[in-house]
Amino acid sequence: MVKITLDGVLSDVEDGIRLRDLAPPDALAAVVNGQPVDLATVIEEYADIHWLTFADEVGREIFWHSTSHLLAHAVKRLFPRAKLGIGPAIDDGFYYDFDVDKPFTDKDLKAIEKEMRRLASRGLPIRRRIFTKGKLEYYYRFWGEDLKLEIIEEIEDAEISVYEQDDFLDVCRGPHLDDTSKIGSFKLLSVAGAYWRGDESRRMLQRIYGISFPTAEELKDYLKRLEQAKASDHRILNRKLDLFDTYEEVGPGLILWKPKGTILRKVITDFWTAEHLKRGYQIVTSPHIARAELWKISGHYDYYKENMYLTSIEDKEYAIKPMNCPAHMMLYRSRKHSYRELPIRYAELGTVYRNERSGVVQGLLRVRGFTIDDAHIFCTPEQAPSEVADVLDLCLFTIDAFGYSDIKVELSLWDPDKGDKYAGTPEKWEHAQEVLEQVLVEKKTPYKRIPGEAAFYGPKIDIKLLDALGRSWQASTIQFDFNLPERFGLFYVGEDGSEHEVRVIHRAVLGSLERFIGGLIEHYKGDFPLWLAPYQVAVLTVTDAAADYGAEVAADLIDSGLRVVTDFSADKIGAKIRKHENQKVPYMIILGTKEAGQGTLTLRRHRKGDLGSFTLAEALRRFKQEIKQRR
RNA sequence: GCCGGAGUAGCUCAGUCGGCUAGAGCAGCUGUUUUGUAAACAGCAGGUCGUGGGUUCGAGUCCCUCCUCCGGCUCCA
Repeated sequence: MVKITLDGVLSDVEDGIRLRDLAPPDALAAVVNGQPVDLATVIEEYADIHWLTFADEVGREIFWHSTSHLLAHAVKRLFPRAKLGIGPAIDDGFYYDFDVDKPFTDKDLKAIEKEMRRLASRGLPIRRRIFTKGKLEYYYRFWGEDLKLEIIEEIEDAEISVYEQDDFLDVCRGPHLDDTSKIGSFKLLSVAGAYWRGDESRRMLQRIYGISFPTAEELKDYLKRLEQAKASDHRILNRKLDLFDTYEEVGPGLILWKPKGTILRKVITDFWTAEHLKRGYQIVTSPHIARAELWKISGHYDYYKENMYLTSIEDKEYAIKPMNCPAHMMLYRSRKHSYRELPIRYAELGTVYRNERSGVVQGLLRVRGFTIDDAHIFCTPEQAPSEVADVLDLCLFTIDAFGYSDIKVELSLWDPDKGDKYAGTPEKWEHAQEVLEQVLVEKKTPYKRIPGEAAFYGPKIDIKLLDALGRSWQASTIQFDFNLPERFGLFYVGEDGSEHEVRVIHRAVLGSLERFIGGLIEHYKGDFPLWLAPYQVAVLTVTDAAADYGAEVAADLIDSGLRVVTDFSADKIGAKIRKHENQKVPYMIILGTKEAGQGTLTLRRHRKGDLGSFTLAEALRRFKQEIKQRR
């Protein structure tokens, strides 16, 4: 007999029993003494067992990984000459990379899916086996699987586990499902080129992406969610909202903001400016181009030249600015500073241009010209903790104002083993990292430490927003910069009368305004809260007889600071309502002869419908209240 | 930059195997209608089929070049 703990309950089982014999029907695999294992595992000694189902992250990963093997199995049957790359589970499903002569077509995907279905329905047992490295090398060499050979060359162990189902075999750590029939429902979603090992200099493989679930219903739900996500794409919503546009003649990644988009930008930047002034920032403005010399001082000319647009003026080389930092450094350097003046906080909504590679530009999220809400804080090392705390506070306040309730915080640290790759002394790094981490702890902000992720110039905190559909968006960043003060020679005169290097904290709250607005459109699905909506109120008349009254009401609303659009056209009221519902205007004011006679107005809320009769004062009170609440 | 897919009216789309003058809905314009909470009616106008080249008696349709967009890879000092 062997003792086990099953879901916390201690009991005895027979020797040699397999997990499978104890497992409930929905168990995909198990965690035994902390290790995920197959259900075929034999219990030989004390085992603390927890079942893994599709509800567990690890369980899903195993499920998807097994589906990727099923995919590879099917591909090998239909395309015997295809060579196998890697096939992991990812956040949302799985992929498998293949080296094939001809890229897969949609028809191929259909055929592969059909073959997968056939293999799954056969209920093939999935078996773990141990091969010696030599035997596995021989096997893969025989089949010409050079990518697999490359992978196993890198495995140190003498014995390697493989998983086998029918005539298909794949080197794999596991664990896996024990039977292909458990893979209830799946779909191959797309095929794309992918470099072998993500290395551009190596051959391009064909990557097939897919998703799978235990039941057909779950798959259907997932596909429905995908559809919904597609419908909330900012590029699709923009067709109705009419905020921005791009033109082939203007160039890729260059956004033209239309009137309504420009209002939205202004609302956001007005909010931003007011908040920064309140918090002791000084707003500055820097030119769009600058001599190459400036970028040589900052180092961008050496490190970042490929992404910079260069031009020449009167035989002098100039660059269109890809960053705002150097200009702020120049402003600080323009005269000597006393410790008494610090901290100095320069903030700018600076538009920068970066030559992003042609294949990556996308909507508002990846563009070549964008405005960043940059600021640089110049302070003493002693002031750094409270400055970082204030910045974090500003970020969290702003994120909340824009309706995001979920965030993900990452703390990127250096890799002390690669000391020479970094600017700044180890003392500066240690101090800065401690400051950042201490602030996160004090503010009780959950965060993830990522050693080795810091840029060469300093450690940082990144804040990512999770939107209504659970997708994450890079927004705020708080970074120390040890490089620029050194390169520009930035000092302050201390209490002791001597010069000390100033500390620079570089931070952005919204990040790229373009990307932020793209995210905001998707987060709100185009239904902006009243304070953000480009047009807040539409004044609609039922008949021409109400036009004069409508003009009066509209003028009063505009006087009260509201953003108003009017429609006094000859359309029927239903058509006008439909038009403005489609444009997602938060409020409509409907005016007919009745309202004109009584001096009242009828309110309608977007998506809610008729709210009844109000006086202008009542309506204004309601608007003001809602704007104040920013909801 | 690389792999794959796509580009027909302002927008959404149809256009068969290469064969009559390239169609529809919405939007626009004109007229009629004066209307009460998600689409009044009629008429008109709108296209070098992304660009340039090629094949062909004949190209929106087939081939090549370039441009742009979409999905990925990669990049994000």
